[in-house]
Amino acid sequence: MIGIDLQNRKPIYEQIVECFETLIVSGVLEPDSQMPSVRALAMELSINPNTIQKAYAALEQEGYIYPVKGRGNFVSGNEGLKQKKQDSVFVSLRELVAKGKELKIPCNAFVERATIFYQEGEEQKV
Amino acid sequence: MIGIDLQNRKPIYEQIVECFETLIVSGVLEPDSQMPSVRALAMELSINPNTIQKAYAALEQEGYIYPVKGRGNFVSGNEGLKQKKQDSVFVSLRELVAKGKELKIPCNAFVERATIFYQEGEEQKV
DNA sequence: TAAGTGTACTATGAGTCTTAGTACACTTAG
DNA sequence: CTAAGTGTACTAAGACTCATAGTACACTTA
Repeated sequence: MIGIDLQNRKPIYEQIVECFETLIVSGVLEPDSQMPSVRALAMELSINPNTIQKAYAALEQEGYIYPVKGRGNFVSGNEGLKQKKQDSVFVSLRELVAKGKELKIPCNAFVERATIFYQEGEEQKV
Repeated sequence: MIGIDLQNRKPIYEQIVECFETLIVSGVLEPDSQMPSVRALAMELSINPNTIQKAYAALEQEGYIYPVKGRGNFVSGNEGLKQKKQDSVFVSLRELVAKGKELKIPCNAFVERATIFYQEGEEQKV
């Protein structure tokens, strides 16, 4: 369920955070369902428990999960987080469009590509 | 002409590289025009000459500039670089669209936002 | 000749990421 | 109650990157 890329420049703990953020916001992980334990996930991913702990601490700080002492971490149900996460995508889109504009990429090229990319994954279902 | 953000997580030398890449590919810096000297640019940006040198080495390695011993670095005219740089924008767009799709952002939301963002800078001209 | 240019090299400090190991309080199943 | 599993906190160390500092040398040009 969780995949990390050791080649990626992004720190491992950050990859884990973003991965869970998406899983939670998209509804794959339901509210109040239990997160993998720190030690178990560390074993599964073959990384240090401290790295998982760092990721979970960040997720808790941002409101994605909540801890229960002695029992574990659980998914927090918060509809506002979805909007927040979606907004961050649009912020990235704004920067990307500005960059493309500097490179003289025409507006319709963005529209066309975005549409194509969006439909890409669905062809495999056929 | 060159602005760097010390708060940014991206290394300074990398910011400089990307900045010049855009300036060169977009034609603001014309082929065979002289780049700022390593020492002069370091003074202007209040950073270490070694950092500029690192950026210039990367730009040379990627074919954006060429050095002339004792004279300086000059902009390299290469039309292929523009395509390469534009392609990198589309690669980023693909990743962003995939991320948005996971977050249940509808396809037309991307199209609408992209169009709006593209036109944003132009209103100031009125 | 002197000033300006690129280039190369070593050294160092700061910061981040990750791992390693330990410890303690809590909850739950037995 | 006990043992296992849970989160959490802490220190320590190694590896790596980034940026700075300082020096040196060959080249070109006014």
